[in-house]
Amino acid sequence: MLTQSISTSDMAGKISPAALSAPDQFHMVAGQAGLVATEFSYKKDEEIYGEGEPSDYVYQVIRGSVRSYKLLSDGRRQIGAFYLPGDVFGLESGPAHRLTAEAIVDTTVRLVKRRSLEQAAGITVQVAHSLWSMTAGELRHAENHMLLLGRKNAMERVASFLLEMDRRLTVTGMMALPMCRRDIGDYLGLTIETVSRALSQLHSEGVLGFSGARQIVLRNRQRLRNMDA
Amino acid sequence: MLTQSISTSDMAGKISPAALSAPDQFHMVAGQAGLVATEFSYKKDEEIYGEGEPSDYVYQVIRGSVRSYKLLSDGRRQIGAFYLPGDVFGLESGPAHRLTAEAIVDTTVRLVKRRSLEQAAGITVQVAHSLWSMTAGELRHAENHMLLLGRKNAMERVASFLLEMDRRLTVTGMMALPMCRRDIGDYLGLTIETVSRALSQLHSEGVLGFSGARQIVLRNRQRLRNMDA
DNA sequence: CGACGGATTGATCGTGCTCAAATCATGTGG
DNA sequence: CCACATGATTTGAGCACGATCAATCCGTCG
Repeated sequence: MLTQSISTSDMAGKISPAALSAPDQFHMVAGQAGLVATEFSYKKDEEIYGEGEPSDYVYQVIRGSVRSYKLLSDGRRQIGAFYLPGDVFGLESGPAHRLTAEAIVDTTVRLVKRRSLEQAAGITVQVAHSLWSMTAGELRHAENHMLLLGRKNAMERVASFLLEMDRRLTVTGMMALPMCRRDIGDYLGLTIETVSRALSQLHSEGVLGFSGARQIVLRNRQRLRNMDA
Repeated sequence: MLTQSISTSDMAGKISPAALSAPDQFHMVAGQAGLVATEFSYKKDEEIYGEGEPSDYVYQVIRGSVRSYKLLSDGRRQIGAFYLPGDVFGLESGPAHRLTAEAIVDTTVRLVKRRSLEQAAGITVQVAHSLWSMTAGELRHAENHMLLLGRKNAMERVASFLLEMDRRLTVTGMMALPMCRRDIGDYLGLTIETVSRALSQLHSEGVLGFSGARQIVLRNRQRLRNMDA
């Protein structure tokens, strides 16, 4: 891995529009500390890092999307999070990654050495607090997702998913999902068939519209919120 | 709340045996910074803090046990974690608690003001790193639990639970569970009946022994590990 | 000893999974 | 531009696992 196109840029380099909408945590930590970031690109389905591998880098999605997951020995997969443009991922407090990360589509990331971030954290209080905040943000997401996986039914899970993606990636009133039905199922603890049936039902009820399986327009967000328990 | 017996002690005070077995994170952060800790006691089922309330304190279990959970509007509950003697809980990076915490049995905790910890973090790098590590530890647990909730079947979940509790609270070869079947079910995303049936089956297979419903001896840990996918 | 809440066990039900087939979308080469 | 191939998605039919509803049993504490 890490064999694709390589370019180096400082943190003054432009970032994608989507990244600007969220608080730019990467700039906050790396830019502030005057660190140099490198860009890498990964092909669709390429592994960025594997579970158990040393966590030497911290990443930010520039273009594309990333899935982060754990596997059981027989291949059952649980996706813990999707990372979209602007999102930071791969930040660990310990020495190794605890999930595997893969590009969902052709993806470009910015990355900095983790050690240099921690070094900066030893100097600047704000950087230390940023590292903590980012991990706390992931924990918050995981806590909400445990509630979804443990206690919501199929339709509630799909409604939650649609609202989450709507919030994170709707631009022109349209949601362009980067991930396939299997990824959605493995994120929601469902099968692809159950995800598909739920989406079909929402379509037939007029709650959403399709332009191809992965281009979705939400036509009734309030209905979805009501469905989301 | 916070109306029970109150006593003040500095961090040199003795801590419970169970706390000593784990790295004593509370001492690491608070003791190091020379902070004063207070003790409080809660009765069985009493709330320690509620979801959404200001996160002004950080807690450590001294005696007893705590459950931390989220609710859906119709009352469905997902327990995110159990905290046992020695465990730290209630640490937030943001201003509010994101889950509710309740005493499972009569419980005594040690607590320090969160602000004083953050103040210490601004002075000592090690304290800042400890706060981050503790949050990262909770995230690790949540990631493993998402895999359990999303992809494991009932028997695998119960086997995972027993191994976790065995690791965390078996002392004399015996596990004294503080929580009822409903708590276990709400932790594992199952009903009490399903939990009970799984335990009964393990009992009939000789994998475990009972001395009352909550006193369990594991007789074949390897079998449990094999069942845990 | 009695009462109560907690736990177990049984019977039936239903949601979501599995297996299977059809349809659709996307990309490739002629 | 069209025909085709391929993978992704949808739809259908039947099934199984865990939920639900109900009754009994048990342990604990007055």
